[in-house]
Amino acid sequence: MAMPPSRRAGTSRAGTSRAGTKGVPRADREQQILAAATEEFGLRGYDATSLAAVAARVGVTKTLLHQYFGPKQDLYLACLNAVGDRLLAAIRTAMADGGATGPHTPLRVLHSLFTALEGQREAWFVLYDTSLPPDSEPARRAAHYRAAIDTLAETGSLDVLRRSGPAHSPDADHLGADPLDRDLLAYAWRGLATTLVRWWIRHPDESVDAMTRRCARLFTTARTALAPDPDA
Amino acid sequence: MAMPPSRRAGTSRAGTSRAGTKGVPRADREQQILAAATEEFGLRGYDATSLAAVAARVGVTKTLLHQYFGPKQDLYLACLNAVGDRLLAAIRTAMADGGATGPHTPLRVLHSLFTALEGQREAWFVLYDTSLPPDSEPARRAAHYRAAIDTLAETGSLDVLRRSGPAHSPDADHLGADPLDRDLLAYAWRGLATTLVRWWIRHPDESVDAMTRRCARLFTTARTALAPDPDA
DNA sequence: TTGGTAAATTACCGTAGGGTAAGATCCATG
DNA sequence: CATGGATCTTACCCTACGGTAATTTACCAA
Repeated sequence: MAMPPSRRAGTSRAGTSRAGTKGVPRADREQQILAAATEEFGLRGYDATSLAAVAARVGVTKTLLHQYFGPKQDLYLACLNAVGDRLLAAIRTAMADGGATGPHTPLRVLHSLFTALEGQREAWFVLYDTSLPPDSEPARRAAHYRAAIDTLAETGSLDVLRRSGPAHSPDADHLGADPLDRDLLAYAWRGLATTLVRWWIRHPDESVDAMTRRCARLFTTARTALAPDPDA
Repeated sequence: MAMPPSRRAGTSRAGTSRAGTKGVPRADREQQILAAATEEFGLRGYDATSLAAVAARVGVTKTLLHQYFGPKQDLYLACLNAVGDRLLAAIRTAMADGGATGPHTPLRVLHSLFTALEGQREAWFVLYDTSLPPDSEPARRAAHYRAAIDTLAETGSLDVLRRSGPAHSPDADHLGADPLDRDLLAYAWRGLATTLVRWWIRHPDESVDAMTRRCARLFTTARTALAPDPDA
C-alpha cells in the first residue's frame, strides 16, 4: 500500500492543465475525487460514507480531500451541484426537444437520463439522500434539485395527459381533477424513473439503448396489465 | 427533563404483564422502543440513526436500549424482523385472498400494505436501508425480506399479465418473453409501491381508504397516459 | 544551488456515538 | 426491615471519523 508518490503525471493530461509539476494535476484529481465521492454518496448515503473510504478509492489521503474541497458537507455539495445540474440539463433538453420528433416524451426523458447517468449510475441517488443533516445547506440544496425535477415531472405528466386524455371516458372522476391526484401522478412518474435507475444499477451490462428499449417494452406491457377492473 | 421515575404504570397494561413493580413494564417499553427505533431507522437510515435519538424519543436512556435489545445491530434486527414479518404476511394474505373477490390484485395488495403500515408508514423503508454495514447480518436479513417480497411481486406480475395479456397484440415482442423483462416488471411494480408509500408519508392526513382510491384513479390515468407511440 | 510552488503525506486533535459496569430507585413479600 | 427482583440512570471507556497543522517530495526556473 501507500506506494511512493509515482513520478508519471497520470493518464489524463487534460488540455487546460498548466503542465505538471509533479503528481496528478489538481484539476484531474478533483475530478477523480468527485467521481469517487459521488459513487460512495450515491451508494451508501451521506452519513454512512466515510471520507477515508473515498480517499482510499482514489488512492490518496483523507487530508487531500479536505485541502481540495473543504469539510465533508462541501464535498457533498460539490457532488450534488455537479450531478444536479447535469441531470436537470439532460431532462430539460429532452423535454424541450421538439414535442413531436422521435418517441414520445417519457421515453425521450428516460433515454436522456440514462445517457447522463452512464458511467456513474448511482449519481441519481445523491439527490435523494435521506441521511443528510436536517436544516443543513446540503439538505436544502438537495431539496431544491428535487423540487426542480418534480416541476418538470409535473408539466410532463400534464403534457402526456393532455395529449392522450380527451379521447377517453367522459366521467371527470379521474384525469387530475384533484390537484393531489396530479401531484401523485408526477411523483409516481419520478419514482418510476428512480426505480428504473436502481434496476439498471443492478444490471451493469445493460447499455443505455438496450435499457431504453426495455423500458419501452415495459410501458407497453404495463398498459395491458393495467386493464380496468374485470369484475365489480 | 429526566422527570423523576413516574409512578403510574403507563397506559397500556398489557395482558401478559406480570403486574408492575415500578415504572413501565418491560413488554410495554420494548414496544415503545421498537416503534421509535423503527421510525428513526426508516426515516434517516441505519447509520444516521443515533441510539441517543431513539432513546430521547421514548424518554429513556441509551443504556436501556442496550439492556433490552443489545447492540445497535440487534435493535435494528428486531425492528426489521417485526416489520418484515408483518408486511410479508399482509401481502401474502392479500394475494392469496380469493383471486376473484373485490378489486383486482394490485389494488388489494396496496390496500393491505397501507393497512399494515398505518400508524408507522416509514417502516417500509427499514427494508430498503442502503447504509447497512455490508456483509453484516442485518444486510443479509434485509435482503432476505426484499427477496421474499420480490418473489411475491413476480408471481403477482405474471398473474396480472396472464389475465389481461392474451387478448392483445400477437407479436411476442413484449409480454415478458425475456426473463429480464419480467424481472424489470416485478421490480418496477415493487418500486411503485415504494413510491406510493413515500408519497403517503408526505401526506399524513390521507386515510388508508382514501389513499387506495387515489391509487385506483392513478392506475386508470396511467393506462390512458401510456397510450402507444402516436408517431413513428 | 537555491528558491518557489504544486502535490501529497504524517502526525495529531476533538468529539460524537456505540457499548459496559456499577449503582440507584421502587415495589413486593416473608 | 431486610431480601429480592424489576426498572432505569449515572458515570465511564473506546473507537471511528471529521478536521487541522506541519512537513515532505518533486519539479521547474533563475
